[in-house]
Amino acid sequence: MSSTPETTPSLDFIRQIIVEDNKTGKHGGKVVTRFPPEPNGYLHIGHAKSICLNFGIARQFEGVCHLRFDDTNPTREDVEYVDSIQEDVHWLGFDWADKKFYASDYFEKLYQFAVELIRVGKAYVCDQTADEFKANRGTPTVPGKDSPYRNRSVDENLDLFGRMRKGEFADGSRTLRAKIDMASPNIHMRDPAIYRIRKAEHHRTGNQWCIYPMYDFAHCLSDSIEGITHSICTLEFEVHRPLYDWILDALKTPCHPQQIEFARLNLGYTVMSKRKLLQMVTEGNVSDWNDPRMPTIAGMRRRGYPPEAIRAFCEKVGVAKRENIIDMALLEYCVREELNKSAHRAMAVLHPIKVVLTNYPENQAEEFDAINNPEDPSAGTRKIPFSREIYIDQDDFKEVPPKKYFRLVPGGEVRLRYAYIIKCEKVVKNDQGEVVELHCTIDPGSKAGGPTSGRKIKGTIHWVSAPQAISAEVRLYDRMFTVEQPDADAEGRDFKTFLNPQSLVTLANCKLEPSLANAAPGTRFQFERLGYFNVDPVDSKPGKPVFNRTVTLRDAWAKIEQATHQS
RNA sequence: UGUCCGAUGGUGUAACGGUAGCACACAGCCCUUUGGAGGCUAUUGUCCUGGUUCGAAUCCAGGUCGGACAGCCA
Repeated sequence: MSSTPETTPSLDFIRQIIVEDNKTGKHGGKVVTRFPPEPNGYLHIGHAKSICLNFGIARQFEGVCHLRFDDTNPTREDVEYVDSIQEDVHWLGFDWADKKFYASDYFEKLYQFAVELIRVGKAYVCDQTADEFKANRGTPTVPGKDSPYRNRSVDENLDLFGRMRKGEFADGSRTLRAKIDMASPNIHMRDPAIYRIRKAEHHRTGNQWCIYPMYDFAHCLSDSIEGITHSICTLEFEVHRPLYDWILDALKTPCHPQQIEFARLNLGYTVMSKRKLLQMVTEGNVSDWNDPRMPTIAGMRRRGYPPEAIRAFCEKVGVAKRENIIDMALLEYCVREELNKSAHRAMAVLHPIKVVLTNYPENQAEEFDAINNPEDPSAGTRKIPFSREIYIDQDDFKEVPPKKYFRLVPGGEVRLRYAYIIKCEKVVKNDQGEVVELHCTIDPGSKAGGPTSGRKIKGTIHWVSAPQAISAEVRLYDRMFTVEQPDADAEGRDFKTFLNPQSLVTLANCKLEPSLANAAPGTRFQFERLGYFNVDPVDSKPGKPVFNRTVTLRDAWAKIEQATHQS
């Protein structure tokens, strides 16, 4: 097949490997990838990169991508996570068809592989305690010492391993170890444990097993069993690759997948470790895994990020082996770009101030046509009611305007979007001197099609008719988390994390145009000039929507920040 | 005095011995009864030192810096 250079984007290094493999027929021209999460937490934006990569490559090369739960540690895993992972992968727009697997499906096969490894003299049962194990492992610069149990006979190992399975030994009393080289410069090759005793209930196999395979043993063999061609994982597994290959070679498996590592995604000022995210949840810093401030897929979905935007983001960040910290602005750009195309516009007032149009008859009512989406004419129009009393945003009126302020000022004029030009005649204040109401007059001829509709007015603001307005709660979310640089604590490598105290501001009395009353949960809108919002799928009730600020419009940051901090 | 991996503007990513390009961010300008969208312009980069070559981001050597690895986690 020939491809035109103009339409062929440059391939990342993984795709280049696959193109090369296809050329040489290394895997028979097939491409089988897998996304292998451990079900011990919710998926986050970092996983999204892996998902887009693995499913994307499969799609691009007309292969398949498996979903495999790497559930080999029963003490940390839960069906809640199994369910959420599937939901999130689907929501992102990928499908594994009937290729859903569990490492736990292979427990019997893996056991037989382990027996085989013992038979060929490449594994042994070790009676060392965890502490002894550790003490004899050495360090990166000091070689380890052989276990005294290293040269047990095959028969004895077989017997002991069988009894491990039967549950005759206590947790931690023995392990099965691969017999490699305690002096290897690569610590993972120093007779790594491949089975441990863990008398714990597994979320799928129950109490059927009391020994569980370690990652290094289970992963390569699961890949091999499934006929994976390219086992794509993150950089920290690079030093595991010799072990991955050793196990498959030792067992002479017919399928030997190729492990390829890439740099995981890091977002600036964002915590991405499952451990810390779990901590956020359990300590109540956030409402749950799907809190809109969380960098989880579920959190972003609830916040209003479209799956298309996340996919575009993963595409844009690229794939390489270099450590990276992506600017959050790129993610937000991708969200805006998608939402600009797809989100309907709506009028909303977050900090309402009442405006009485003194020359507009009390009992008069009108409707104006508003465009739903200028990007998409097929989205049509809707009717917006208009009356003598309306709300505008406090921010759209300034008693003492800064320079270049084109919105409403005392004695000044401004256009109400889709409606009339109004003039501010009087400012009503309370005892504290706060502006509580404005009295304005309309130019009756200035509505669309009117004789003075063409008048040049600098500012145009949005508004909501007071009698028909619906009141709603609007939540403004700031950047999700902040991360401190590592301090010199005991570990020397941990991060201190904390929630930005400004990360959530709730505005309880926002006035929205009536069409929003029945907006379906999850629907995304652009509140003109204020940014993109979505109807919270969790807390919204019929006729009583709650909106989350998904992301602000690009130029609106400073303004919104200011407004947020004032309130 | 360990093994492995990496190093291109502020951020991320291309260029596979032949003009250092793209995107985001930033700055400025234009347009708009605002679609806070769009358009235009500009600044900023090959870790260092040598070598090979007509020519090096690319190949070689040595250094520097950064990351991963010492769970019976994945």
